[in-house]
Amino acid sequence: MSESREFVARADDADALGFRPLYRQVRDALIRRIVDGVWASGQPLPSEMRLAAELGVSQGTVRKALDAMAAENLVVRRQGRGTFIARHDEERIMFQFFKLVGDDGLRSFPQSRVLALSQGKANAAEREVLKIAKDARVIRIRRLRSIDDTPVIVENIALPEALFPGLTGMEVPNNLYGIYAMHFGITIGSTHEKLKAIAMSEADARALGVAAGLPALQIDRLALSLEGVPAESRHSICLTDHFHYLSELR
Amino acid sequence: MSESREFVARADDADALGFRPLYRQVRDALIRRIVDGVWASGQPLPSEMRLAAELGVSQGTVRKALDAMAAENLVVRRQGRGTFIARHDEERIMFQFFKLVGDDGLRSFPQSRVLALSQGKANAAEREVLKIAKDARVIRIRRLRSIDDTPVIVENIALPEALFPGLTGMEVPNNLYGIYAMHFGITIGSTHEKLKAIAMSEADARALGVAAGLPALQIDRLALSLEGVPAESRHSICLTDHFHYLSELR
DNA sequence: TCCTCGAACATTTCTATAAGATATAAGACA
DNA sequence: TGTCTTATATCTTATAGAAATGTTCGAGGA
Repeated sequence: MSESREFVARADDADALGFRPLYRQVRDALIRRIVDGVWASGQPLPSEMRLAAELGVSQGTVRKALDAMAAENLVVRRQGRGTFIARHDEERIMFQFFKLVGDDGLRSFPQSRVLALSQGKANAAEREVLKIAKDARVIRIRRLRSIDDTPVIVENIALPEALFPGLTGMEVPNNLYGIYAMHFGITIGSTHEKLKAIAMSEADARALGVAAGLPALQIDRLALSLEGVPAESRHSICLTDHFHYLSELR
Repeated sequence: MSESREFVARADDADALGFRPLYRQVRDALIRRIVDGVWASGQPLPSEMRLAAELGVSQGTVRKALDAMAAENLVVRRQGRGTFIARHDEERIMFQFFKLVGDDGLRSFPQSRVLALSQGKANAAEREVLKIAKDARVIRIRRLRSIDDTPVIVENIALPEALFPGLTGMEVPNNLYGIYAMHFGITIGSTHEKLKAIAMSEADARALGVAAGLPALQIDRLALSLEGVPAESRHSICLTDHFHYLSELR
């Protein structure tokens, strides 16, 4: 315990502006390391003891920080094994962020086909929701998603170009959040979605192969990175004849 | 600390079948007391110290149990004040379970008008979702909900009659979950909802004063009591022209 | 006498730390 | 090959001090 105790010093600095407890500073420091890519996705963190010695705090404080991170689905803890960076693989995405479930209760992750991929200056709505500057540029993806070869969702995605340089040159995979984390160091930590029932437009109906004017579920999603920066805006039109959006509250 | 330590004994009993940590036993015991109505809604619990002495465990163990309950929105903790039973008042319901938000971002809790109130034998669908016996009876409520005197939701509610004896003789208030807790000792702890976009039926359209066939958001909610018993089934049809359903995930 | 303000105190939750218990995996050994 | 030991990880419980909040009580002025 004769280490530097960098956090206590920081706490004193922050004391004037607003005190933050030690375990929370530890949590923020660890999150920063994750963001910086110090540890790869799915790999184990150093043990509580090692982190405690390295940061100059007690094991219990590290433990409290890790518990908080586990509650945020950032890490996974297993007794006797270790603490692991949560992976953004398909299965996790499916349960955490993909809420469309078949009426039979089965979840199927849809396949995707890119309809259009472009980039340009952000329009007013995109600037507003992504909180980017007036002359900033965005990448736009329009794609069709199918379950069992039946088109179910057509979605328009807008990304700040500054955060995803070179994305347009890559092949767009089915699970976008995976490459956000892998290639661009952006881990999606939370989303909020606005749902509405609308009558389908001509263009969306044509893409989905159904008649215009039919009822559809419109989902406007904004995805935030771990640091709370808007990273993706997604506008989805979903057919809910054989699927529903599942929302569990407690 | 010379108390009875009833929990350790129980732990030993449960050891053969499946061990549960001490703080979790404390949590379950406290939840049982809440369910049994030992403490009224909104009132303070005994202090950590007092509970610890009473239950024969350390303060830290009580603390961990209370923390878990706070994470479940069961109690509210305030430093220097105490720990309080979470209240099922309008404000709390609005934020925890009512997810319909105006497009301007403002939340308005709707007023309600009962259209029909009846009781009878549960049909197959009601038995299925509420998990009640073949000859069990249900109470049915159909009501219209308005925001700023504009009809927005028409909903059909089904309740197991066994859980809510005498409800039909009472006046149905705007906030149902309040009287579930107050008069029948049933606290809603969690809900799960299935959302779909549908074309409105004749009857629902007439109730809402709009044209049949328009798109509407259909919400099928099942509400569970703290013990996980299905307590209410609610089928809502919502107009989402000026409102949206807000879903926040992390 | 009545009212206001403030300091001291009691009570409560929050934070930090430490030690023993439990779970897991890998290597030693018969 | 199978079992036991050992090392290492998280999990559980315990304890002490810090911070926040409410109350009591007395001094001082109108």
